[in-house]
Amino acid sequence: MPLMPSPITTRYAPSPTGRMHLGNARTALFNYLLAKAQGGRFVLRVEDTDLERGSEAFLESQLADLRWLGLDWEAGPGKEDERGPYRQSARGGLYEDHYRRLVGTGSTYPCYCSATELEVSRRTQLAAGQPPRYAGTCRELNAIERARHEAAGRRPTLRFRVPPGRRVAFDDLVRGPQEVSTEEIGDFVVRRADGVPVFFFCNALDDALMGVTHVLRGEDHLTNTPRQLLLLEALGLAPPAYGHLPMLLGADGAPLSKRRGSASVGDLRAAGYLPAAVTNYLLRLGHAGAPDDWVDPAAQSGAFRLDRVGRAPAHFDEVQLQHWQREAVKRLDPAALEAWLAPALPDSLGARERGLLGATVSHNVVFPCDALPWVEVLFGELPPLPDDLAQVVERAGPGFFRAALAALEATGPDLAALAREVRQRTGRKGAELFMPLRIALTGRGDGPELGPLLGALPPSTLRHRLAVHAGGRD
RNA sequence: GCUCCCAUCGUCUAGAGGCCCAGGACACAGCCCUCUCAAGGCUGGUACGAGGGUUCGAAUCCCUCUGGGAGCGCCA
Repeated sequence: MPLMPSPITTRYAPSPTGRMHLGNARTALFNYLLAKAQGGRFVLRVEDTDLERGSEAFLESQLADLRWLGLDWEAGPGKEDERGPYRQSARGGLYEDHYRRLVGTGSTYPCYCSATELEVSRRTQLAAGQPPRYAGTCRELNAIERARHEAAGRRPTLRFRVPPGRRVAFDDLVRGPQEVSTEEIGDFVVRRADGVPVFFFCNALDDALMGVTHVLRGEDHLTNTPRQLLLLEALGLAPPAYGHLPMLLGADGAPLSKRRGSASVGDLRAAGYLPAAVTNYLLRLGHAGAPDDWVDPAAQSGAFRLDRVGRAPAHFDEVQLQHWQREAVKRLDPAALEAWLAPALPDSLGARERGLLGATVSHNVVFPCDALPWVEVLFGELPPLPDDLAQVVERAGPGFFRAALAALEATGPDLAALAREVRQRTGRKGAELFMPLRIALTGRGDGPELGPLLGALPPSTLRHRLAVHAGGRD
């Protein structure tokens, strides 16, 4: 009998210190898909211990981005369960308990070095060609020395005592076996002097406490991993499996930063990109498991293959994103299309008009604002024709438009019937027949198919626009 | 500075020694289809960063270089 696959738990752990950019979004997506692919859970944990830099507004915007992308969490903010709370700012008691355990096992020691002292030490090491690591000044302080520092009013940080002469090994989910010597790791701070826990500590501890089994995160965390493994080991907790995703670079090859507007999820949304377009694009950035064609969001977890995640950094390419955007727009149903278009349309536009507009331009727009010119074409006034188009109309001549008017009376706004009728009356066909009609009716030489346009234009407008060119002699 | 990671068309990538004078997708160009644009179909150009090895044979293995990235924080 096959074993029941053990349900996995993945997480995304945003820090509300800025807006979500595409790199974050991909990390969230991959974690989400990994969980879904195996019938597991995806949880969200807010890493908001850094009170100074974080803000509630950033948190809200990130949660909104996640929901917009369709990455809903089984547990997290707004969905608390027995593993919570899911905001680190509410987990102080848990952290205190575990600090006590660390102190109790002698895994840590108070460090009284000041920021300036540490900075000087770092510079000295750098100048000597050494990697800057904590020198161990406070590692073996005795009670008297500690008391002296305390008496001087120094508040200590808590440092983790990295065991010397060991190798820390782990199997990276995307990079394979990794191994480092503890000699390469300096004793690191686990609690700041003001009592605030640091990232290494809460991040690793919370993953263990929340039952997270798999963590996909940016490659920038790769060298953190041995520290976190050591920490969890000292705490007697089982670590998750870690996988490190290559970084996402901008088109210029520089890392994506929060200052790059184009890389922010919120900006993409504001520009009119659809979430399914973004996830289809992201699904292929540094991941070769997806097929070449569109993958519906519901099917994306099935297309995600952990063993097809690459190790080389990938570049953000807006042209490629736009390709998926076109694919996404094509697949919008009428109601979704209308909702998507709405923000770009004038408030005065009625519900009926919005429906007609959507049905007409759906294959000709990439962003909602692309529909705006067609509002005027369909329901407004036409500007004077540019010369080249005016010539086409003139060549057709007033007689053509008189025939078209008559045909319209006879057939109504049905393109096939109308075209047949006009052909009979004028002998014209093909572009000779359709282009003058298109230009007279829309004022442009390009655009959606004529059939839907005929149906969308009010009958009085149809007659009027043909009549404008029907005067005069042939 | 030190440590680690990465390296195939412009971009995303396939490729785990002969199946590759390198395949696909996007973009680009041309043609077809067509009332236009788009879509669709077909065709085309463009890549193994450089240099050394190993091998009968290397995009694939090894070394050096170059280029890029990450880490070395009382940031996350």
